[in-house]
Amino acid sequence: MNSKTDAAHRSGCPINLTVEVVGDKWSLIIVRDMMFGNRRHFRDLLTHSQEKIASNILADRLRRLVTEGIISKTDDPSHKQKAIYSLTEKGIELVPVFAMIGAWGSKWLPVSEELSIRARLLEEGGPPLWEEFMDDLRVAHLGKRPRPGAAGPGVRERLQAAYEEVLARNGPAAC
Amino acid sequence: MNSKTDAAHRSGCPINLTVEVVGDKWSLIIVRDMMFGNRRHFRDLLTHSQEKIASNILADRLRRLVTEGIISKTDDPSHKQKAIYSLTEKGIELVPVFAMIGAWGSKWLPVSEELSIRARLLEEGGPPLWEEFMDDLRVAHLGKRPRPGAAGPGVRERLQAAYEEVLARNGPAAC
DNA sequence: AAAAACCAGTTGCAACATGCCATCGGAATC
DNA sequence: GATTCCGATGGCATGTTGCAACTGGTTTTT
Repeated sequence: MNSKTDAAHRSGCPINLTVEVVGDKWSLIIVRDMMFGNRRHFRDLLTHSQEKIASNILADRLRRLVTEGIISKTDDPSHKQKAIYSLTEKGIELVPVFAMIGAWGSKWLPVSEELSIRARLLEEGGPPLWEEFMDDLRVAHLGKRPRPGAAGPGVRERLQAAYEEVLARNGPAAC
Repeated sequence: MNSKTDAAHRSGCPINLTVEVVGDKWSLIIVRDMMFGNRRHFRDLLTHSQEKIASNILADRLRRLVTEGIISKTDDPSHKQKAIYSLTEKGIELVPVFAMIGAWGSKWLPVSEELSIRARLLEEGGPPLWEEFMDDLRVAHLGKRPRPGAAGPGVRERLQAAYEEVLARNGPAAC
């Protein structure tokens, strides 16, 4: 029927389609940095990531993620050259996927303690914490107004604080 | 410190390590077919998949998944040439990841109804259903004995039945 | 005002991965 | 004894990734 759109896909299976969209070595890393690291600019993503992505790959993936509707790109009013990348609702709703991937990775792969603390907290917090985190992201990325009950540091800040605490405990040289 | 093992990894982040292991276009598809489609042999995986994987890629990915400890390979006693591939506990515990990926894909991507019914049921069932499914898989793949309370069709059979029901409703020609 | 640093990418090129098709030697089946 | 089935493997074209250098333009520093 809709052969024109279908032709691009191997199958209509949800797993397969998801893999087609984010099943490469970099897309999820970029979304992770935007989500948990609050990186919103090209340079931010390029230089402040643990994994040292190349600039052409980053440019290509950002373009693709925009095309897929997982992130959006707008001009930075304070700086004519800067572009701001934001998560869309579609991107924000990847939080539970990240939570599960992080939990599995922490359990089965040789993760470093500093970097797994976030995954552990996110797993322990469960769906309520994910919802709170997604609400925070909607405020930061979609311009939604904060929920009335929201006060104090957001989920991202709390995860970040926990990370830095582990770092400080294990010796400052680790960073 | 452990530079020899670290050298192979871009970082110790759980998300990154997971992406390094299953972040390609085929690995999760193969695990999905073993998990939800009960495919245990090379030919089974090669010919009965929607996505038409090439035999050399399948051979390569099976080898890698065995190396990663996500599946295991044993001889088929009934057929000297056949190999049986089984999920390990590490592989079985990807169920929640699949559930979340399936849920996200069903919500945001152009899935076909037949193929998304499984994802929907798995999402609606929540963690209790995932646990039941993982127990079924432990019986089928690890040789564990069934739980005392387990009777009737397993989770996979129920998902499969739901899939076939949708197929029958939408016209048999769809397959 | 000139120089330096910063911005989001782009280009060229080599290496690697993927995909398709044909084929293999051994084993089971007819 | 021929055919089919088995888990792969090899050749080859194409696509993707990774690195380093570079671009045109903007902002900051001197």
